[in-house]
Amino acid sequence: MNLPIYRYLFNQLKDKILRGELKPGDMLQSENELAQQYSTSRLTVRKSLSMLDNEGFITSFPGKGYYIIEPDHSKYTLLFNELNSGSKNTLYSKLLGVDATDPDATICQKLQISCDHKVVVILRLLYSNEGPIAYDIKYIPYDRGRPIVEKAIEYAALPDMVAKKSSPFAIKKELCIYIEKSNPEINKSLCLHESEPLLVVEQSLYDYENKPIGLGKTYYGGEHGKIRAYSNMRE
Amino acid sequence: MNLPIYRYLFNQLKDKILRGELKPGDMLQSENELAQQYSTSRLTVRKSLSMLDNEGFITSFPGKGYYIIEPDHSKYTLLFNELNSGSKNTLYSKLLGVDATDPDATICQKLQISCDHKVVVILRLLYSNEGPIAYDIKYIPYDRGRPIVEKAIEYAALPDMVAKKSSPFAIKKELCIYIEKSNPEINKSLCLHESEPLLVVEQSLYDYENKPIGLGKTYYGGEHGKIRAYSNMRE
DNA sequence: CAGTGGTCTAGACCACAGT
DNA sequence: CTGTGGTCTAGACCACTGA
Repeated sequence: MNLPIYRYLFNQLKDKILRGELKPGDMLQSENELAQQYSTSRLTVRKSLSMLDNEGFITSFPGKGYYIIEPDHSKYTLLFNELNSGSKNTLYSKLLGVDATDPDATICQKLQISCDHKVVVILRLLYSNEGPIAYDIKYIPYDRGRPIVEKAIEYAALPDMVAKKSSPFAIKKELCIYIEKSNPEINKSLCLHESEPLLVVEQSLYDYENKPIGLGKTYYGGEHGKIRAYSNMRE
Repeated sequence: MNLPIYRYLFNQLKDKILRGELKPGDMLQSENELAQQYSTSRLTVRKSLSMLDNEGFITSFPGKGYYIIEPDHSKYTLLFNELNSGSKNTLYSKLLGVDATDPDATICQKLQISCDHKVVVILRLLYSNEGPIAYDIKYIPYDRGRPIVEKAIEYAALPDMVAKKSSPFAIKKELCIYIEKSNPEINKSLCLHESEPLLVVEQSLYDYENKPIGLGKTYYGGEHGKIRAYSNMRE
């Protein structure tokens, strides 16, 4: 075993928590006790404990000690990329059109711009080998001097389109998932009956000052609209 | 300022990354350089860098150095709790019924049990001051000796119903969000037209051995079915 | 008061990259 | 070879909690 001591201690404690030997609310041994028990230094023990802290198992209170946390069961991780839907099938993207247009009121409001501000609209159809999967619309405020039509717009996800200025880390993102009851034009593009409801994933991007810099809507029809999320403290 | 050194250095570096002064792929100064530059010890510098690592800004390679990461724009955090939908309104829960029944084939498959295995079914209606919001069904395999009908089943979320054995940390959770085209019985409960499509959030729970221990379906109608997720590296 | 966690120092040895 | 990050020790002082 070349397992470092801090790693070993971390595993030991995590195991006790996952097996239920240590329950939410319980207090751990003190740093000094653990250091003695595992014949190591206090700093090594602290490393293990800080890892457990980072992974959401414990908290510490100065002067008191370390305590097992009550886990938050409402938190999930959601992976979304309009061009890479769940990876069940390779997705292809077909550019239907790019336009600089006057946006309607809804879009203006969501992008927090006035109605005479031009907006670049990008329409794409996403499909797999078996046929169309989704219909995708992007709205990006048009700013003079900042060319929007980047290289390979056909194959870029929204964050990569707008993350040019400043840092790609500074972007704030939001998703909203909801139903839109049939949209004749989109349903036709997706080869669906007109009455078919669509699952919409609406993606909003904000820059460092919380100014909207992009809005994307991806419409999934039929059996393709399955959004998945997961949560697992064991890995 | 009582800001600890490691905190100060962390802020400095994070700022440089968020402002775009340090871009993905760039290499940071070495630990020793930073320690000299900020007149501190190598360990203090390491603390700052490990925090940046934990938050997904940098990685390190032994013998090489620290590098700014290419951020993953597909990762979101989704908060879901059937009893606490977005917190726009206080939710109330009304128990419609609890039954131990023979499950149908779909449920058997999802719970990985044989069709003669009894399943506890819990039906609830979730509503706000303004009316019904969602229809909620839980399926929990019935095991002799493990009483399912816990205290306050009316007001418990699925993870809290099944997280009795072992540890609440050991549970693995999955969500699947999709459309179900009208379900007359449910639509009636929610005071909707029969043709109205429903947004379904299906929650699957697994125990330590990845055995299914609970299945929940929450049906949202009309404007209530808006699932939100977010991602923000700035906080 | 003694014990706890929070911060920090000044060393040490190792495996690893690149020259 | 030198410099890098990875691990670890043996101290230190502080602010905090509870008896």
